[in-house]
Amino acid sequence: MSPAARNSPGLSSDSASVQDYVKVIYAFTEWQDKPVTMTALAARLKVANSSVTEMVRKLVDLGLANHKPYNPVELTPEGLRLALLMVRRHRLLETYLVHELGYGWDEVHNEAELLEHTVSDTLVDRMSARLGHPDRDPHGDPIPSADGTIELPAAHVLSTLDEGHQGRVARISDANPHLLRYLSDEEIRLDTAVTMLGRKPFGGALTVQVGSGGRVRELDLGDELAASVWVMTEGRHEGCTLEKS
Amino acid sequence: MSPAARNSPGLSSDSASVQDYVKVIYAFTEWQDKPVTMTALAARLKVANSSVTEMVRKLVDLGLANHKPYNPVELTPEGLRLALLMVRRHRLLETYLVHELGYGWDEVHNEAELLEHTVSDTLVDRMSARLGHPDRDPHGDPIPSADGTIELPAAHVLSTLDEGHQGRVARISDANPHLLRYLSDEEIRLDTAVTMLGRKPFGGALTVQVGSGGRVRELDLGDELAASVWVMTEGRHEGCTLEKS
DNA sequence: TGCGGAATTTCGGCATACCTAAATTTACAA
DNA sequence: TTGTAAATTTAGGTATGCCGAAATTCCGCA
Ligand SMILES: [Mn+2]
Ligand SMILES: [Mn+2]
Ligand SMILES: [Mn+2]
Ligand SMILES: [Mn+2]
Repeated sequence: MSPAARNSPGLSSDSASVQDYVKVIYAFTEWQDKPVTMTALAARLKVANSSVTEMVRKLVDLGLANHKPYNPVELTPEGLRLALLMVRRHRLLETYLVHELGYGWDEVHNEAELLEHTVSDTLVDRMSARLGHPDRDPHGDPIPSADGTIELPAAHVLSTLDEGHQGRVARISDANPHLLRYLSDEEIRLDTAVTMLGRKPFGGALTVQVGSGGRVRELDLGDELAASVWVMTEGRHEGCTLEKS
Repeated sequence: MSPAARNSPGLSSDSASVQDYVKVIYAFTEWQDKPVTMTALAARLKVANSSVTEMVRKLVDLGLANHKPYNPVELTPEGLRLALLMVRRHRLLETYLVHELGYGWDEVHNEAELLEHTVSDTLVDRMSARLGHPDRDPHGDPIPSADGTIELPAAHVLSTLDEGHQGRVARISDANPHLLRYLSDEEIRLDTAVTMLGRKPFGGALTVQVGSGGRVRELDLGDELAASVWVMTEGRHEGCTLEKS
């Protein structure tokens, strides 16, 4: 079966590869703001640098990206629109698998990575409806709405939390399943309260207090862990809204 | 993401095309027993004859099919195993979409045709469990078990039903969505009782009585329709079992 | 100011899965 | 038996996406 015109314009017409490239380019700047280099894309996509060069040229031809030779890549409004649609699919799929089919939050990423290219808009919408139109996925990543709007929570990396201050877990990078499993085991999940106690001397681990009410624990966090967890401090709720095109 | 080894041996290693060819070869002989010709495959797959020749050679190389030049194709036990796994995926997906996500039985085929190549064994098994391990899909087609066993109901094409005899709808070909929608509108679905009244003279339409208890109707069926509906006469329940390898 | 290493692009190739047009083989009918 | 039309295969090509190796470009530092 050929990818027919059963979806949003400029969605089913794009190959799975194009979809993944665009999505990765977007994801690169969702929580940071560094320039997106060819090498970085190659590493993330597990592909040779030369392959990225070629595909980026294609993205430019398709009007999805802007690129001047030897410079970083940027999405066009058109590319951003496609990226947000793909991100929506990916995150809704993850959420659906966790809430409706009993997956663990460390098990859903690969499944969603493939399914996102195959599900129809109809299916995505039905899953969203079934879930009550959730606004974040199991890892706390915001789910773009069907019209291509996304609202980023005003969360910060845990390691930047000031000593003595408290926050709630708002997001956890889903890059490392082992890390996710560890956090589950430690009963740290979205919205878990965390208080920064301080850093052990000489570049040591961060120490945090986990939980708020009854059972409170202290926990040392390694560097990767501290860099993978985002927290939201109470009160603040601004966030920032990205619109399509 | 490359098709990794997250599935049954010899499943994720096969391309979507290989999976579709094998599945179509199987489907061809599920309800009939004619030799599977190149031309028939080409027509069903909407592909040039020469493409089929090439791909069949590949299937032979992969040990999935037997083929002597200018002769019909047959699946090897290995090929049958793969085909039944694909059929299981396809039919469970259709069933899931209908029962859990509100799809109509005329809307699920294309969606399943794509998803079947992308879902993991784990996902299929969870869907099956969620559905209570159903043994037939929305069109009455039997769902192979996870170990590759399928039980074909002893159904016959409606047009072969003897005059005056009654049966229940056991299967409807899902080839034509319009036909499925028409049957829904006429409130004919699986297990609906049907009694053969006879054929209008001079090659005319079949006339059947639909329903059994209270509201009974007469209905004329065109040729395509009569050939697309299978019925099971009461009492008989033998069926036949196909095993893997 | 120019050098050298890193990043990027270019080049030639490979695998998959298609296609059209041109053989080739087969089967059946005269 | 032989011709011929249909079915099938072969040959030559295209489009995607990927690769490694070889150029090229860039940038910071001596
Ligand atoms: Mn993907
Ligand atoms: Mn996620
Ligand atoms: Mn398919
Ligand atoms: Mn079906």
